[in-house]
Amino acid sequence: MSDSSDDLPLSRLNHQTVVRNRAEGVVQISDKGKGTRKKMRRASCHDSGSDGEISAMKRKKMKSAGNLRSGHNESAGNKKVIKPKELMRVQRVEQGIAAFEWWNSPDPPEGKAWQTLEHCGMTFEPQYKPHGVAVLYDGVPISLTPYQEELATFYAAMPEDGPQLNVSGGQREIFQRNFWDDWHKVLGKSHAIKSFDKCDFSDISKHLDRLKFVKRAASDAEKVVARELRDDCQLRSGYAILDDHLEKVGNFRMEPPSLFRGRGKHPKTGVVKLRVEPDQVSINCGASRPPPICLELGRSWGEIKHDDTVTWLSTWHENVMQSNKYVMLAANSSLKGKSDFKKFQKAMQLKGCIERVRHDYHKNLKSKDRHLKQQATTMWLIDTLALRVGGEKSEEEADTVGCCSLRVEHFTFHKTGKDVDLEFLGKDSILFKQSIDFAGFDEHGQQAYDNIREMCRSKKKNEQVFELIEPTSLNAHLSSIMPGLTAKVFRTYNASETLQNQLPDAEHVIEMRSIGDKLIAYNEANRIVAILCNHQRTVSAAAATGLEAQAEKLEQTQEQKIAATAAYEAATIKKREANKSKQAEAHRFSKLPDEKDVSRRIDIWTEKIKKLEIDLRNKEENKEVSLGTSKANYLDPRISVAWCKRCDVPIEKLFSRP
DNA sequence: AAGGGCGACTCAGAAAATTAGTG
DNA sequence: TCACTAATTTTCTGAGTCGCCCT
Repeated sequence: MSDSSDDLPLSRLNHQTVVRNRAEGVVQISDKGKGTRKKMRRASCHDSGSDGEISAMKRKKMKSAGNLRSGHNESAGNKKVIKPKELMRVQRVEQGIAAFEWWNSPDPPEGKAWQTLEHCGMTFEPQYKPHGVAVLYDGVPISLTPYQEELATFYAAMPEDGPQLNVSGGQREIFQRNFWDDWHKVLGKSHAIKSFDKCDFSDISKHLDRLKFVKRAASDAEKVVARELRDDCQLRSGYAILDDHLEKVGNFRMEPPSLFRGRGKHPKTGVVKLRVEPDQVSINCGASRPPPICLELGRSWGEIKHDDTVTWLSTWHENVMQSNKYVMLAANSSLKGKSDFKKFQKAMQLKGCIERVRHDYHKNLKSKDRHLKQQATTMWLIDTLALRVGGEKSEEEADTVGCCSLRVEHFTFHKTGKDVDLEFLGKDSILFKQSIDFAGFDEHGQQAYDNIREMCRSKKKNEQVFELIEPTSLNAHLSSIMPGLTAKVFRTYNASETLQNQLPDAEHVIEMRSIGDKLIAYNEANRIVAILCNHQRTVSAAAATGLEAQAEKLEQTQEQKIAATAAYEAATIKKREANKSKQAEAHRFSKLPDEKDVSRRIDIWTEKIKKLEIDLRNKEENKEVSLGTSKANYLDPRISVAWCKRCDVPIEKLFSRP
């Protein structure tokens, strides 16, 4: 922290505070950053929900920005100076934003989301510029109008080995048919191109690959320019002023036109998602503030509204799913932070009455009333397996299910034993596949099993198991037990509760030597939660080969250790021999491999191997599990922060950035 | 007056971008 | 130290949930 910049008082203040906190490992306050920040220190071992702990929950996100870089400033090479300065602009603003303590600021009046709101609307991509590369039809190049070419280019950009085209099960055909339907309309009836099968887009694909290559090969100077342009855009349009403080906007760039990439077997995948113009966008801003200026030359916004009961800044209608899309504040904004906090408060409230809730559905598992019995059984599944509630879906969407929409075909009962296979596609068409030992969960599992078995009997494969239960009625019932309780709260509650239970005790963790070992312990708990929530990721080809490479490296290291061990033995022998003749010719053996040296090297190998083994095991276990989702959405940060404090782990090791 | 539909919000994994690690 | 790669973080936008309004 030796640089002495004098032009940025705000960013410097934060910078120092943050760096200092890092250095001390514990949250401490530097004299300069004082003010009300002291509350942050209070977040502590018990999990009560005081304001001080929200601050901790927020603070974990204030990682040291602007690390490094200061060194460059001192050497006076003119090009080198510009880069760090320019890069800092966005960071400077965001540190300023981070200094705002939203957890100490008053809430807006009941029913209102804000009192004043001012922002810059959205930004738009430039209109399509034709490249002139032809599509081959039956081997013959066909010239296209710019719009026809634009659509062809969308298709050419779809990777052959990507999830849209390289999937068995008919997705590829749906994608191509939907694209062709739309493209064909644009080409017109009398167009030379009459069938999709004879089209060859590969010249355009190659052209796109070339562009990508050029982009990747850009010089440092070119990259700096690109970065500056992006920063300019971010600074011009990426922030809003909500109730008189600055907030980061999440997605202020209009989605570019493309082909709809529905997940799984989506009936609309491949449909053209149209370009959206400024006049199709509605703006929501405070009436007392100037509305945003549309920066597109000669264009204007479709509508300007002043609705202070909602949080969106801009909205537009999307043509493929006929849904509304919104521009909202970023995930780390005060608005989202407060809402996140409420979510975890609700989960903690559920913790307080979970006995009562469980007793309610346990009792009803045996009810004579069919509706009550089904309701209780769905509740058992939601609470035990962390299933989503599963609302009804239209024909225009992929066929995925949740608890209420489970069908007979998703269960497989075996003649022997109590295990049941449950297999279905859930949200995002992610496979849920588990063999479930109902009785193994709790004393009511057996009853749940009997119920499901009975509810499946005399039904067709494609019929719903819980045909009487709908999310609305289930939620209404839950709300009658605890105000505001809905099915999704159980996922939050069970995830956070699981984390709490899985995190090893502080006494145990504190003995671990390295932070790395402690982090592994945390990730272990995180993984169990991710598995509970069925958060998956597909193993990319690159990840798979990376894993192989690492296994190989481990093997190599082991061999090296063996070699080192041999050398050690050799050295010992030599030394012994040397000692014998030492008196006579001591000086000649001065360069003999030192026994201690070799022994130290063996220790290093051993360490290395141990680290590699842990690394590899960790990666192998994590390759199909996505830890990020649960960490970002389900784990109460107060639990993580408290654990970090008890175990002497710096919180920024767990949470990144702003 | 209830239930269906839709508006608004959270949650989700893939892909792109950035940063860290390594030889 | 530099260039390449691997790991991590951010961005992107599709897919859910849920409350409320309207018929």
